[in-house]
Amino acid sequence: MAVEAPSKHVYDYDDEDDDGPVVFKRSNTSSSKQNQLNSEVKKASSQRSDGQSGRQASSVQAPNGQNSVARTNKSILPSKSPPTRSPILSPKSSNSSAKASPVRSPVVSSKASTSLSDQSKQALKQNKFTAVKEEKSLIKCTDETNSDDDDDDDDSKPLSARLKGISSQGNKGVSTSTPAQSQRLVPKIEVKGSAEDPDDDAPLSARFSMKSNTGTSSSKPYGSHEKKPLPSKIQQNGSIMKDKQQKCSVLSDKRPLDKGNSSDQSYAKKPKISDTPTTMKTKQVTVKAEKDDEDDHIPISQRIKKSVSSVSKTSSVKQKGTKVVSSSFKKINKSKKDMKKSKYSKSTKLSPSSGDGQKKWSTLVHNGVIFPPPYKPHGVKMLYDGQPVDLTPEQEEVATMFAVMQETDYMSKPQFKKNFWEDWSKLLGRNHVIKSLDKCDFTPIYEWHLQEKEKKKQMSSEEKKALKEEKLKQEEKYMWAIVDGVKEKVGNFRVEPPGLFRGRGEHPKMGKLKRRIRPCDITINIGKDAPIPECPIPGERWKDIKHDNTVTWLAFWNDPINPKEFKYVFLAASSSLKGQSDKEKYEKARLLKDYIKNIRAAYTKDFTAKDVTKRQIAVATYLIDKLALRAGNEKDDDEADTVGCCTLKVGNVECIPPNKLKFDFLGKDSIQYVNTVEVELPVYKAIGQFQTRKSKSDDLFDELDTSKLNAHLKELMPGLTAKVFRTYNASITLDDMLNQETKDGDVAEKVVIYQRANKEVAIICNHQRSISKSHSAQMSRLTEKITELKGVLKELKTDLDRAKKGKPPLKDADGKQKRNLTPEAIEKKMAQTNVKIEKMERDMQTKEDLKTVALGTSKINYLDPRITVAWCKRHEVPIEKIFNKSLLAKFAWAMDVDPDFRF
DNA sequence: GGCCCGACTTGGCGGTACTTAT
DNA sequence: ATAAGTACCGCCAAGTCGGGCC
Repeated sequence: MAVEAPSKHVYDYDDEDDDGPVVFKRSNTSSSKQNQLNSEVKKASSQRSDGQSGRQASSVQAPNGQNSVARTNKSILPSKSPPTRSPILSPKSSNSSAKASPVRSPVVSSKASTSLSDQSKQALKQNKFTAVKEEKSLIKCTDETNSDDDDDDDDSKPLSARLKGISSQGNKGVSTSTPAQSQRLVPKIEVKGSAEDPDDDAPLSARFSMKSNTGTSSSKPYGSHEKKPLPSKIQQNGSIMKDKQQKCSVLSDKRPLDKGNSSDQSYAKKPKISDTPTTMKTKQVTVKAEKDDEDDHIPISQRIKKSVSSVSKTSSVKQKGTKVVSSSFKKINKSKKDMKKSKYSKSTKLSPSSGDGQKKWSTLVHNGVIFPPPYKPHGVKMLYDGQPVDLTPEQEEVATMFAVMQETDYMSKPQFKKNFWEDWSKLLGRNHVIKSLDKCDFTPIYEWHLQEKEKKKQMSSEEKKALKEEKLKQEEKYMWAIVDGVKEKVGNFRVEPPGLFRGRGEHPKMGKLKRRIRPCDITINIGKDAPIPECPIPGERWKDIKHDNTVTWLAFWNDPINPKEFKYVFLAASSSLKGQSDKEKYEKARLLKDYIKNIRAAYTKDFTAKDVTKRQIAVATYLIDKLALRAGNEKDDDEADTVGCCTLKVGNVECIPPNKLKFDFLGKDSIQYVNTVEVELPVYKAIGQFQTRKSKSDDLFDELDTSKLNAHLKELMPGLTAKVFRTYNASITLDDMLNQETKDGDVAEKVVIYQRANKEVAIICNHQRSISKSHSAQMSRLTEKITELKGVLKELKTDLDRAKKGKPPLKDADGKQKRNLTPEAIEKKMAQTNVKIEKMERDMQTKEDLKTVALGTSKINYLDPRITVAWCKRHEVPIEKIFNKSLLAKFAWAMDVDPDFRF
């Protein structure tokens, strides 16, 4: 289709940011369109600026103090960066500048435009400030607003908010639990309808009450809050307890479930009642965003607490006119598609925008991929039955892959060894001396490996540097692509080297040989007019060359472990193509904010629907919304046995009277999810019903799968899918917590607030990490130090008492005479020591709290960076305290956000 | 409607570069 | 200067979701 809709926006890359020699300015094609998801969201121009001004020099120096964060101070950007300071860094200026449209901060402009090396520039490039303002038109949905406002606003609150006390009370029943953990979300929704609601068949719209907020933006917050007696809220929400310890320990015991084979269950999936879906569809349409325009723009959380938060400035946000929003979803492509499908009338609107069809780029130039070096045989002989064995280089290569893993726990996994043996023995051939893995002794090879490692470690820094440069030189040409005239970084241009497949969890294929990929395995995708990359391995050639501009990959090959899957080479996260889609993702999540209340009301009502499918959809949606569960696609038998919402087994959920549910299952990456939550009675009852007459290994939601679920969601909001809830709940929680909890204080304190919010989100999303090996050692070392300091304190106290009486201090442990200090000096010392102790204790607590929580994942994938950037601007926190270099690059598109931006 | 293919996002981990503490 | 500790980053596995086909 038309590539661009008339309204396109252009990114203005003007200037400087080039990363490189290449020049360029690009207008970005796909971006604009206005799409309106059904609501017409319009974005006016969005733009990103990519500027490069430095984000660097942060003007603020943080007082350090805080642990980790503080240290980041270093952030001073890469040295090379120009002295400019980014707007963000200097918040003050930024504020103003940001708003003003095209103004860019002076500093920035001053930047030298070009001389940085490409790389460095690239790195820096991000923030140029173009202030673009985007405006979004209000979402308008037609809605018939109902006045019933019954459902409290709580609905719109972030989960965290709903949980009641955010941080604190945890149930610490568990040894380690951190407060936050304890409070996992509890959903609260009031169930209004009785179970049998006659209304079932009525159009949703009619059924839900949409809150009418007509016009009352302000009132909402207040009122809503009030509606429920606090205590009740608490109860509802607060109940979740997550067994943290379990989590940790857990890893070990992975899934208890008996794995029933899904096969048996297949029968379970009965054809569903056809009418149901249909009906729903139609009905759904009506669920529209709750509109109250004005209010809607205000972040819910804000509305709620407006009065409360000190941050009040936010209130200004209200300015509807200024809404910052950004660009619309450019994703038009997708949306368009969606729209087509959807029966909404609205969809029609979209279509026009679809202008750019699927096209992702117009010109694409790159150099292909780089291959790992060929195998260099080391000649070290392994032993078989005690005797050295000769191996061909190919056999030795694979033997070495195995030998290297001697000390890992894969060695204790029979499946791993079995798979390895199957593949390796094939290489050895039938007549090889080596007949069994049991008699193999790989120690000599392992030792050789350790030596090599040691050698490498011992290299001087010059040598290391030289090596690094050499590598860089070789790779340089592969690192960049030129997309529509703009130089962009390529993500994974290195072809994966051969190795033994390491799956996560109990993967049936672990240990299999992942063979070497050669050029003839690789398909290249490149612009029609671009030169075809030269094949780096002499005498070989690419498998195929494509010129498909509807996709973003530069190359792909079939996964050697699972030939029906592919490995792609994409642009890096910092590329504008990725940035654009990232932004669209967050815009979609923000759109959900306008619909969430009705969606919640809808599923709440359906908890008691007569139709089983409908009830299952309702309950599943509830779990996805409240617990941030993943959709849960079906998996093959040759994959690890993990589940998501739709694939939960009966045995994964335990009903604990009167109304608690205990979840225990292995999710993505075989990470255990254990959580006990209090739910509304209808949910509790529904789950019980879904479990009856089934075995533990049967599907809990036997009528459901992700496509049905998503098809349903799509009717509630264009483009809505299960994963949008995760993004939405993560971001709204961050936005809410930041705005609620940020108090005056120094940068370090604010950073702590941020981390706390970040941690909350990580817990919601169940982002775990394994406890570091040195964790306990570190803790005991800290304890020891604290004890020592306390001893010092005690001694000082003695000295102080003596000093006050004019006596000299006692001798120290070594029997030496200490210096004679004045009481004031001693007191000062004591105070310092106390501060030190307190800090250490805090550090210890933080360390303990975070030992199983991974903060990075949510930052990278779930938290709208504009929330963070805007908060940093508002609170004068240098963005570098929160985002590292990669994130700054990845979120270049968010850097010019208005300080008043709220999710 | 189910299945499979295809494209793209999400996610934990391990190595390493960089900091901080001793 | 060295050890200890942390932050990053790359790797690549494992999800999600849409579309086309039958």
